[in-house]
Amino acid sequence: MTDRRTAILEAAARTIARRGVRGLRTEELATEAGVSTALVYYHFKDRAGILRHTLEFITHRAKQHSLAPQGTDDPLDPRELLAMALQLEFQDLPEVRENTTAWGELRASAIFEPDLREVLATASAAWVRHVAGLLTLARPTASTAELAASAERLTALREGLDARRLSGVLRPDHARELLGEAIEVELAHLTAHARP
Amino acid sequence: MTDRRTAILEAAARTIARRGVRGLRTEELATEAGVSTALVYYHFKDRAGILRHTLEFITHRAKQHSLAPQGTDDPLDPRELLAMALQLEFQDLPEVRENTTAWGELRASAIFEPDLREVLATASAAWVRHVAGLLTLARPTASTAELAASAERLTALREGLDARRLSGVLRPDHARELLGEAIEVELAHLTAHARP
DNA sequence: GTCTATAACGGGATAGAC
DNA sequence: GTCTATCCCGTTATAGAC
Repeated sequence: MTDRRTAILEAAARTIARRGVRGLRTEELATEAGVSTALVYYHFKDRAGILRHTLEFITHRAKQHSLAPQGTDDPLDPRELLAMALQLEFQDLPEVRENTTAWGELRASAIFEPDLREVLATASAAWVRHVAGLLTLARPTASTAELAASAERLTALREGLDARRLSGVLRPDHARELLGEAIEVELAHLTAHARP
Repeated sequence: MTDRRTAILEAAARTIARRGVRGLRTEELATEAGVSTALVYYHFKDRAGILRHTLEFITHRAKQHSLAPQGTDDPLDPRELLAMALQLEFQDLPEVRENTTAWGELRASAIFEPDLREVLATASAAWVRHVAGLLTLARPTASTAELAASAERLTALREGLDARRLSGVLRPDHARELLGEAIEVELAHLTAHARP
């Protein structure tokens, strides 16, 4: 909220979450941010620049949310930490929901816009490591490779469930339930494959 | 190839797979199909109509591929049937790859275009039932609810992996490997939860 | 059913002042 | 850094002939 540049990025995340990347209009974005379209181009050069910086912005914001989730005074056990990290989007915080929707949109856009791929790959790798770390707390005896594979499956599953939920294929509570079960299934798998 | 209408739909699937929904231009589509833009609008009314009918078209085409996969003379065991159904996109058939990419694009579009949701939901439900049927062959003693949940998780995971692979986050062979392991993990889970 | 030609418009991007 | 005003191009969609 301090500088205009940040206000534009916040507005971009909101607008992409509301209209999608295809529905993003520079003018609507500018109005939403309370600035002129010219200023948007001054800060971000062109449409591709807007998308790239917005992806960086929501990545940064998501990191803060997952490191300091709201409403957690008591220490949690590893399984709860994992569930919270993966089911973050079911919190009521608007920014969190925006992040989920915008992330899905920008990831889908990256298929046809190579500019976004690098940022996306870096952010994804960091996220998967984060989840692998939480899994390690829950299953310290599992092999590193199995922990990494479980983290990648849970991440991809979460994204797939988000996409299905947002497109109306899956009901929100059902998506959440399926993800919760998947965590249990993966934890059971890691127990069965503990390192000797 | 027989009628022009079908040629347009085939061209639409190809073009969406190549350029995405956002990159779909009526004129490029018409050229690809070897017809005029006016004819496209004559058959499908408007842009939304093109998208909706293309979604129906690839759904229909995918059904045929999964019911009669190529290169399968010998009977397969249930586990192999499952792997083939879920990893269909790793076949070399161009139409199959087109279907996967276009499906992801159209599902993502459905988040902001309610017109697509009904077709999408129907197709998804049929697909999940198909996978649940294959799982039943492999684990006849598992409960119906657990079989359905596994089918939904594997479907969402496959779509999530596809999205990550297509956006360059995951290498193709790695995506395939993760899906193969997931099948094993779910089968083990269903064994552990067999109906008494 | 299918074409050619074109209307109509949305929206990305910039010039230039302050 | 920020605005107002505007250009101009690409794209959707249609009119009308065959």
